[in-house]
Amino acid sequence: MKNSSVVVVDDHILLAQAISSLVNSFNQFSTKYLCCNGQELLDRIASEKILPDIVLMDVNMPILNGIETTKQLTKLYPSIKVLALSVEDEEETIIKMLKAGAKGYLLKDVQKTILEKGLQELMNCGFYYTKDVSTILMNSLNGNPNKIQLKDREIEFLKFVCSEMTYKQIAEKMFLSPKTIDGYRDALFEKLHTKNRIGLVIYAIKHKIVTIS
Amino acid sequence: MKNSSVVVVDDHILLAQAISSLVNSFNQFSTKYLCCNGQELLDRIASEKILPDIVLMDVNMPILNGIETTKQLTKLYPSIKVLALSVEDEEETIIKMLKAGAKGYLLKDVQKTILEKGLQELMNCGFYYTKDVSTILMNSLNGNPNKIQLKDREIEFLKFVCSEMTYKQIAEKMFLSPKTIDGYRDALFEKLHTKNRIGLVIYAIKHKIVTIS
DNA sequence: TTATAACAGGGTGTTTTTCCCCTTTTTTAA
DNA sequence: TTAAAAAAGGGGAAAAACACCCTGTTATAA
Repeated sequence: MKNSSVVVVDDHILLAQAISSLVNSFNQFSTKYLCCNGQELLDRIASEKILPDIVLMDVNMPILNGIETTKQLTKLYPSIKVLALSVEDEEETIIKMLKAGAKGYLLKDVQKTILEKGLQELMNCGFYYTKDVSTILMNSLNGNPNKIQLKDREIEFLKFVCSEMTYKQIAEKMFLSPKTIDGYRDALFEKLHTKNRIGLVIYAIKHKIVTIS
Repeated sequence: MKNSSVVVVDDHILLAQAISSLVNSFNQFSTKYLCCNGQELLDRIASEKILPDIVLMDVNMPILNGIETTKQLTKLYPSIKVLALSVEDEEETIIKMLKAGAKGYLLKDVQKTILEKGLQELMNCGFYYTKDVSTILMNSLNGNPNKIQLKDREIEFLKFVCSEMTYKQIAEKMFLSPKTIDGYRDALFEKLHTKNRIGLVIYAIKHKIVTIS
């Protein structure tokens, strides 16, 4: 039985080491090395001659997050199988991650046997989805077929909305008339089913369009 | 050399198992069992006859969080040494945790050797603080001696501020005149160095007075 | 080529928020 | 017990936010 190599990427070193220890306890797998963020991973992979079989990737990371990293990684090295590992169970994040090329998505509150199974399936079938994640994806497909789609300019506007600027100041920043800003706001009120700025702020934070602190 | 027993408490099972695996790899320590939240820990400890030496406690947990759990645990079983383990580096959280009776506070982005050292020191000296955490505590003592202190009623108000209610509606909910609400708001504007409702919302979220999603 | 959708902006009026200065009542501490 | 704070409330005005309805330009896709 051959040993498959795993690379763990997580900004919290202790967790990366802990997960690595767990992976090493599975007899088919062993950790090659650890990385603290996406950039470090890309650099490291570029400098090594032998590619790992699997990358166990955290989603929320500074510098270069899991989604961006996965996008670049799967484009450059399609043979590497990325298994996302996150505490986030929001469908949007999961979808983004899978779209980026991840071959599976594991929530951090599964049993270690699931992780082992996931790694094995990844080597055998090339992908692995838990029932959990599949359910979330199903709900997202059936539940809300007309998903809210924000335009680039609206997202940019939404970021300013979450600051202490008045709409007039936002208009200046965006090189638009205050009246146009009025329009953006009203359009978002409708799309996001709210009726005041607070609602926009809450939405933006909930959907990670802006990040607090 | 005797073996010290450790209990790991973390709502993310996989992480609990991973950390447990790490702890077991240290030759002086071994994991007794794992718990998914504070309540489970208290129940389990009450039902077992032999107490663990150390509890490795996550801070953010559902059902019963690390702070509350530690409070109860140290009151009931002063001999158990609690080592907090968290991603949060906010001084307020750290202080709360130490006040609750934790004997140490480790950030999840330390090296595993630090965890091992922490566990050892905990057994030898009864406490362990990293330079990291000490620095944060020092800064909090020197840096801001006049810490912002919100009153209960202000906190209650702040929660409503983070909703889509108008101040008039908030006044009704709080059984106060809109004019009094005016006063609450203005007081907070001064305390929190802001000049509009958005600023209050941002503050409330940043300081976990309200939780989004 | 012609809808039609996205984008930018205007007018007008109402409501809400913000600001400042003031009074009364209740609590707290010296 | 008395002075001082804190809590509750008020008036009025200016600024900001919200609502509704409307006019042009670009694209661009049927």
